[in-house]
Amino acid sequence: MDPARLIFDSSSSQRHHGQPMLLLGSGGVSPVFGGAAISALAEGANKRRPFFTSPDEILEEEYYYDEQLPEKKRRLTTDQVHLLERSFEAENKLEPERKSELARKLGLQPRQVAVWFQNRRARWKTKQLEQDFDRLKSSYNSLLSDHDSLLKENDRLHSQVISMTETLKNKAAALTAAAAASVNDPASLGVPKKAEDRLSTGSGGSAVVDANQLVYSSEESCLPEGYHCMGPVDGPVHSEEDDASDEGCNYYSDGIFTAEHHQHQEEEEDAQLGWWVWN
DNA sequence: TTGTGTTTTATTGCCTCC
DNA sequence: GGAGGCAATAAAACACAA
Repeated sequence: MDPARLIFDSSSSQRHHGQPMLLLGSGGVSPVFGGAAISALAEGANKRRPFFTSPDEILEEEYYYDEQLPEKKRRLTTDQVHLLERSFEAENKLEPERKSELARKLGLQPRQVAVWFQNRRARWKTKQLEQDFDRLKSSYNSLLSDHDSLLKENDRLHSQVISMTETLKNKAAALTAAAAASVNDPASLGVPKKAEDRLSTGSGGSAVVDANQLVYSSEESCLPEGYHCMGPVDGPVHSEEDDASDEGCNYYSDGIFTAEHHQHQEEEEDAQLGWWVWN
């Protein structure tokens, strides 16, 4: 700011309250004050002379503007700020009556009170925004953490499904191989003839399988701990006419299962993925 | 003491409302 | 059109490390 514009610029200061605006040069002390002003500035903040010295004086504009030209921009005293803060807490908007009353009590220009409230509202708004930001950030971080946990859990379960599916495939293949061997040499397996009715190779033909080999105890189960095979609990519903595949298998509720062809794709998927129930 | 960052006081321009 | 609010900004006052 040009120091030459020091003191008043009455042409541009009528906007809000119809009073002249202070225009002071940057740096230095207003020349309208001498050593007294400098010594006043040297005092502590609480000891500083307030902008206006008494309520009566501020109401006498002639006195104030003509005889007690203010110093440079000054901070309000702690008492003034305290009263303004209390007033702001009660109501952050300033009606004209309250503005005048506060100005009178504080020994300030009503315009200064209005400006203080305006700046105080701006600070309050900034603080609110910061708090809102912190809340949103915290919420976001929490959601992000939950999301990460769910992703990890999803990956873990997916790996488990793949592993179990692979195990099932291997066991089904072993069963198929065993069944095929029994076709070639039934006597070697010592399988009772009646077992033919219960077991099927899934290869499209009649097969005799050693039932003892097909009995799985719960400890030997290919299923993960806590899972049980579920299936047609009423017993095997398969026949020699079944068009068995290597991957299909069916499970008995008594722990016996046989290779079996699944005629429908949905059933195959069930056997691979969905036939588990958690205990 | 000085440089620098922050806070406070104040102004300006624009907008809305009555 | 005047009054008042707000955002942006200037500038003084202040805090503090080096």
